[in-house]
Amino acid sequence: MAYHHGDLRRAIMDTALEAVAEHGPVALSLRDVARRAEVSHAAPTHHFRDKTGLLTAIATEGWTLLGNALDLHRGSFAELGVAYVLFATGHPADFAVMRAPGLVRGGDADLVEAQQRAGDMLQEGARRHSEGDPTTALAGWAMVHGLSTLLVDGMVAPEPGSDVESLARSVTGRLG
Amino acid sequence: MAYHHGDLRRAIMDTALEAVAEHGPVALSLRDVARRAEVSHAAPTHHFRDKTGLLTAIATEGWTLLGNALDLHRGSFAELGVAYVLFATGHPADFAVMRAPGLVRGGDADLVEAQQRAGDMLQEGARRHSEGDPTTALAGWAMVHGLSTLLVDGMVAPEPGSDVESLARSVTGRLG
DNA sequence: TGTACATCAGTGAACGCGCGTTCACTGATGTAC
DNA sequence: TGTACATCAGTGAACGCGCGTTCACTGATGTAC
Repeated sequence: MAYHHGDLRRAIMDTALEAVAEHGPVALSLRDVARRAEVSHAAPTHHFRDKTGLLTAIATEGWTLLGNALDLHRGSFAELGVAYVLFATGHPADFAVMRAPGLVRGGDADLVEAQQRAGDMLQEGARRHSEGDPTTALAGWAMVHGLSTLLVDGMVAPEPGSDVESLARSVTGRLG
Repeated sequence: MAYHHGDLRRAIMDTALEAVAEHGPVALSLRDVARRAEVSHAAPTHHFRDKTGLLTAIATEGWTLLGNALDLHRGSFAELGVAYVLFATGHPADFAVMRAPGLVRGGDADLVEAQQRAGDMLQEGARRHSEGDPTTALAGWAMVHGLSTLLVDGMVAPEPGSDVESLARSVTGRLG
């Protein structure tokens, strides 16, 4: 085993995401991640300090990616909703860690900033769409969030021959 | 400690639900449940065989309760949705176990039956509301499910002075 | 009413395991001169 | 170009812990006669 891996930090985050996709964030084990990355079990500590540090880094990256995705679709709330659903289904493990309360260093500055950026975009889009009616905005958020979790949890799947994007588009089209 | 507890089975399920409410179903520990119930750590085995057995029993009870709640509101889809949201927020730990895949004896006959009953009611209500349009039915389900998870995860809360029921009612009213 | 006995419900010690974290270490790399 | 040295990145042994499960056991209950 080489002493200098190249980009172990990246490799550990990627294998952690694989593990999360399989067993969920609560069951994540540092030693398992190290095994998957083919590295000694103490190596991750060097990059993330501890388990919470690893999960915090993943959550921060997830919110940043979501922010980036939303940023490309600020024009219409329907498109914002589609982007939300596509992010969740495209990054189910990130999505799971982002929603895992208590596993993450809540006060972490980078995490808070990334969360805020994505949250602001969502709120702004919802407000513009609903012309200030908070119920309509909440209904829209609930719908895209609900569709995301149903898809991620495997309780709903697109028809064969169709895909997540067009499913999301037709569902958000059903909004008042 | 009395050798005959009275209704230890019930007590263990209740304390397990408390533990799930605090730390989620994946982190549930049999020994912790026994400690909370003030009983030796081997006692739960006697009633549930093993950890999976306990979670399966909880999930089965959850689906049964949801089925009962939906049964009272078969008339309108809006009311069905409200009942769904009220069940989720009223029984957040059950709701979490019911959505926890892999922690439960999937093939368990009682569990499958309870799931099917609740699922059929939901589908029937959605179909009647949407007059056969599957997209509208999915949009409705996604909305009530999404609102439920947002409330349960604490990402949304009713305005002070309002409550979950009227929030759910106004959101479901926003459906095409 | 009394007693023997089967069954039920819970105890507590023991097992082996995987975990997170700490620690002294060692090999690889890059920089100063 | 060569060499000394600081720093970086990963190793592997060790720790103490909580876990799920098993086991022989014991006390409580209910039933047959």
